[in-house]
Amino acid sequence: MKPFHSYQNPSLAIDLVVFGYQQHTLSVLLLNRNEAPFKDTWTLPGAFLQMEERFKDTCARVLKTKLGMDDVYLEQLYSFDEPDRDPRGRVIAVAHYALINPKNFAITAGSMANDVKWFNIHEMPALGFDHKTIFTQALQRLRSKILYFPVGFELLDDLFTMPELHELYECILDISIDRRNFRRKILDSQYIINTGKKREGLQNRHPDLYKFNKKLPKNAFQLNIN
Amino acid sequence: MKPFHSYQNPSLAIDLVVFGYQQHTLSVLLLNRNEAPFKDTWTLPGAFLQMEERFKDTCARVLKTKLGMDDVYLEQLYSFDEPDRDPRGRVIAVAHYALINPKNFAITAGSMANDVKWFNIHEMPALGFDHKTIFTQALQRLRSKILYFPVGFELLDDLFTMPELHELYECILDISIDRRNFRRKILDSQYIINTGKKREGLQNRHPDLYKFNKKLPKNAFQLNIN
DNA sequence: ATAACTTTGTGTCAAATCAACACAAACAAG
DNA sequence: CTTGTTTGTGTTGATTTGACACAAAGTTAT
Repeated sequence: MKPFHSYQNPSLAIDLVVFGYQQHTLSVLLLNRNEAPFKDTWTLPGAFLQMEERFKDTCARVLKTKLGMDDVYLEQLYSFDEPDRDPRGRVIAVAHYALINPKNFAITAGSMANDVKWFNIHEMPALGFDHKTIFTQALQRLRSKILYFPVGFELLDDLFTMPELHELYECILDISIDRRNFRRKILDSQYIINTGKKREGLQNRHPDLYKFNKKLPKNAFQLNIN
Repeated sequence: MKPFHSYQNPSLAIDLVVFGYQQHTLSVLLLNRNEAPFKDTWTLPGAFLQMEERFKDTCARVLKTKLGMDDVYLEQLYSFDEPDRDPRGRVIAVAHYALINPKNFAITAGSMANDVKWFNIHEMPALGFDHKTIFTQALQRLRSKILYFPVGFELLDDLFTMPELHELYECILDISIDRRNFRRKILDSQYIINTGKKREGLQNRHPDLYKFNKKLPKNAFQLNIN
């Protein structure tokens, strides 16, 4: 397919904010550019949209070829249109954010070139283009979405414990939440199911293992923050 | 500015879901196309993005030239990328929605060609392209946004009464809300200010006139629906 | 006038929810 | 088997909510 009319179109790119959670830290994946513009500067991964691609295809292509990731939670964030956001010319960016589970995190963390790196969201370097804005907006979106939709599970293993989920929420929202009230809210929402199993390990009391409830109950979930 | 790389880009358009409120009805503005594709079919207003334009510029251009409207509340909705959403070729649409106040509503309702028409959201005709999807998503967004952000005021005059605001909410959300509990919620939120004036008219008791509080209080506003 | 009716503003109260906390059970280490 | 830590469960007072009653301010009819 070709564009059917004659005047010039802006270029179309997608940019990706890839979130991962490990070591009690929420992190974002950045690339260090090896060419101008913004050579030797950290930026969000991205690519130009190919003519036959849908946004998710482009995202998947970036995640697969540049980062070696498969099967990732993806959501469209916002489209950015500042005329000078790219010094090379007019580029519209349709930003998405991705949530990856620890399995993918481990893969990338191991086999990673030194121009690809996870950054703690509290220790971000300066970013090229308008990627700081995009990152900030993605974080905001994640924070507000997690309050009413069970999107956090995408960042955990299939089986997880209540303390793990609790800490994930505290980490993403950057606040402390009462452990017991949190538990009650989550359980009432029926978003998770107790598998009966326990996590064995080096800890003290072995916590129950839960899994995400795939048939979403309509029990509204609203986590209130003070 | 020109696109700096060589491969073909999809065309970029914006589509607009223009909401208006009058006669106790939430309506959307539609255009009847006079050329193929979708000739003689109702569609959302829209235009192709010009090289120097930002999204809001294109929106303003459509609102001004096609509809004669100025100074409208605008928000980006979502970007639509189905490869065959336009039979002429690949077109990415960055959809926005607009909320217009009764002043603009009156202007357009008067001087309107017969290929431009307001439709009650409950009596929508079949729409061309993927505009049904876009409209549905815009309505959803408006409905969820109004629950926690004072966006409804954009659809009313500068001065409005509590019953008017109440009915607007009932109309947008398509539910009935207890008049007195609604009042309490709104007043607690401090989103509106009592001007001391009263609405004179044909009614019974003259209701107080309120205005929108421009310096938004951080008093969280959360209207709960049952 | 004044009585009857409509609409708007204000207040009440039981039920549900929430925030803060106590306590017991399960496990490890000494 | 005692001490310390973590996890699961329950309690309680305060706040918020949902469902109302009632009074005040108008209009219309008699």
